[in-house]
This record gives sequence, structure tokens and C-alpha cells, in this order.
Amino acid sequence: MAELSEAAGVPVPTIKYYMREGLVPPGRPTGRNQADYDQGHVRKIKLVRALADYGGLSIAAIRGLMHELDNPATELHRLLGAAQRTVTEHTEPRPGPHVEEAQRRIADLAARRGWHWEPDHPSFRTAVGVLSLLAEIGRQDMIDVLDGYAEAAERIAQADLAALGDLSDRERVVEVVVIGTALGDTLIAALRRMVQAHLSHELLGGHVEPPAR
Amino acid sequence: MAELSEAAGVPVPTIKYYMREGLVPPGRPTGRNQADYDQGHVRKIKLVRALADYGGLSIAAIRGLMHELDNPATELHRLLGAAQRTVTEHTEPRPGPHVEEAQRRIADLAARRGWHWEPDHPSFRTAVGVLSLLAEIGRQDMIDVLDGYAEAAERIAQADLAALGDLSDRERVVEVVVIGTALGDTLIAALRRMVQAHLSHELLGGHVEPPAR
DNA sequence: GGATAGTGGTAAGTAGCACTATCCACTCCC
DNA sequence: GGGAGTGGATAGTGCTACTTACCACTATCC
Repeated sequence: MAELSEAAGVPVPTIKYYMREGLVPPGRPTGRNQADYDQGHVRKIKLVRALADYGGLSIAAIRGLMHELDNPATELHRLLGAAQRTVTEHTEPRPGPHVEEAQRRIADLAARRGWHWEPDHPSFRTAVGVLSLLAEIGRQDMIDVLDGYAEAAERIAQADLAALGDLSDRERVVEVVVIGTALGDTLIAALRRMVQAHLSHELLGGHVEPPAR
Repeated sequence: MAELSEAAGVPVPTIKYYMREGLVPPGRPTGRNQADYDQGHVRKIKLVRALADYGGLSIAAIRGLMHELDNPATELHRLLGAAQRTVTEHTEPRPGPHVEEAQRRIADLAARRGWHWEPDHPSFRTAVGVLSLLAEIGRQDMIDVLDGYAEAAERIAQADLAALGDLSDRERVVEVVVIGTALGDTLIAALRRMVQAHLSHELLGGHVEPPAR
């Protein structure tokens, strides 16, 4: 187990904790107090850390995902839903005078772009929540980003789809969906900030060098 | 204060807590145990809840942002950096055999797209972390999403910039930057999932209707 | 063959966070 | 003039993600 800990870069007690919580399967016992672990274990532990550190997921959420990985859901379509539900913790929009308008706005957007959607989809509710909140604090002007974001979201989802690749390799697809859903958000946010910093540097400039020549 | 609590939809003890923690300024005292609150207070409390519920920020991070709001930084360029740093909690990539390659990949990407960047920018480090992690667990195939994501990130940052609008209204710009940085990620993630659900429905279909005609 | 270090398993303890409850002297308003 | 409410402070709560400590046992090195 010391080796396992070394290989995965995670302290022994934490590994024990993960096993207790069912995030990582137990080793194959070779005696009353000895067990073997293989590369699969190392990988799983690293994955757990990745989802926790970069995905910002709770242990409970990760447990859900890991179980999803272990019994590949029968229907791919349902798997995506499960991954989405597990990864996103949901906040219902607080009722307020602007909720309806926000709902209408997102519905319009979806209609315009030809998205099929359902009014009780958690992400729809989240988007509505953010929008109605912006309206409530009088920042309607920020709602105009919506179309730009929507366009970007389409581009992202397209990339996600491409990453799935060959759909017949079930196990692989399941893993890509689960990891991609959780870590994708983080990666996108990081790239967004890089571009923002770049634009900010270019337009507002830190110490603007005098142009060469 | 009961009115304030009512208007903001937040329990009284929580408001007291926020004031104690400096997230919300105290009211204008009108007696030894009485104070006046105005619309600004209601707005600020709502904003705090928004950042906590939808932005997923910690109280400490929100305090940082609120202070940013209160003394508009002199330089816009620095403000963005401050907002970014406050919103994103940073995880240094664990050293591993793939970190260097990941670094090279992101650097290449940035060079290809003409992004100016610095090697110690937190978002750069985060992106590197995610990539090297994917490599470590043998999911290099997922790294191919990078270009698609980068394109989307450019689109997003462009929308963000457009939302800033007139740069001369300092106070407004500061607010848009702070709110946009925090809530933008959530909004983007929500839209991403909506598109994913749509595509998934379309391609893998739940109950696929027989084509009309 | 005997000390020492390490193992799997479990139970109890801890640190940090975001509140929540309780108390207090006071004061508003009916 | 009396009960409800106020600002302010201190202490307590529930949750999460680990850590510590302990156990009986075993592998291994000398």
C-alpha cells in the first residue's frame, strides 16, 4: 500500500478513506493483512484526485461518477444525463419578478438556435437563475452576452462530441463523458481567462511598450 | 433590518454574519440600536448570494470581490487580474512526467492563436494541470478537444469584452468584470450542458420517433 | 528466531467553513 | 409602560474531507 500511495501521490490514510467510502475498489487480498494493487488502482486514485482538485467535486459526487464508470449504463443518452446531474449541484432559482422573463429569454435562445430542451432540465434552471439574478440587481446589460456564449457553447459541445469518437467502445465513451463533463468546465474556464488576460493586455495594456521602430 | 431581510430574501442572522465578515457595509446608524438601510444594501446582499449560490465562491473570495467593487482599482488591466485571481482557487499541477509536454501544448496553442501569455498565470497553470492529468491517466485522446475549446474561449472572451461596453463608466465596468468573471463560468457551463443534452437527444435519441411520413 | 516496520481494517478526532442560536442592554412604537 | 425588535458580540452547530490512533497480525531484515 505504501507503493500505491507513492505511485498515486496520495497519503496512505487518504487512500484508506477513499476505499472506505467506495471511491476506489479494495485490493485483491493475498493474506489476512496483505493485498495486491495494480495499475488500475493507481489510475483510479489519480482520477479521484483530478475530479476533486480540478473538477471541484465533492466526495459524494465522485462516488456517483465512479459507480457510473463501473457499470456502464445501458443507454448512452441516459449516461450523459447521469453524468451531468452528478457533476452539477443544482440551485433552484429564487422566485422573483424576473424569473419568467429569464425563462422566456432562454427559451427564445434555444428556439432560435434549434436546441431541443425541457423546462425542468437542471442546466436550463441554472441559466434561468443566473439571468433573473442579473435582472434583479439591475444588470440587464450583461444579459446581452447570452448569444455570444450560446455560440461558444455550441462550439464546445461540438468538440465534446468529437472527443467521444468511436461510439462502439462503450467503456471508453463512458469514461470520456464522465471525465469530460467534470474537467471540461475547468479547462474552458482556464482558457477563457487566458484569452481575457490576452485581450486585456492588448487593449488596456499593462506597461505598453512603445511600438518598435 | 427585518425589512432588509425580507427584501433580500436572506435571514436576519445571515445578514448580521455578512456584515461582521465585511461582505456588506453596516447601515447608517440613527440611534444606539437602530440603523437605516437602502436599496444599495439589498442589492449587495443579493449579489453576495448570487456569487455564493451560482458562482460557488467562498465567503472569503466574495469579500475580496466586494472590496474590489468598493475601491475601483486604478488600472482596469489590474482589476481583471484581481478578479480572476479572487474567483479561481488555484491548484498547482502535481509534478509528473507529463507536465512539461502539457506546458508545451498550451504554449503552442497560445502561440498559434496569437495569445500573449505568461508562464505563471494561474489559468495557464490550471490548464497545464488538467492536461498533464489527462495524459497521466492515459486519456491523451481527450486532449484533442483543446483547439475546439480554445476557439470557443475566444468567442466567449469576445462576448465578455462586448459586455463591458463603454469603458469610461468606471464603476459599471468594475461591476461587470467582477460579476461576469464569477457568474460567466456558471452560465457557460449551463449552456454547454443544454447543447450537450440537445445533441445527445438528437444523435443518440431517447425514444427515437420513427421519421414522419 | 526475534525485533522492527508495515498492513488492512475500524473508530474516533480534527480543521475549516458557513452559517445559526443565544444573549445582552437598549429603544421603538403602540 | 411593556412586548417586540435592534445592533452587536460570543458561542455553538452541522457538514465535509480528511487524520490520528489503535488493533491484531505478518513480512522482512539481521
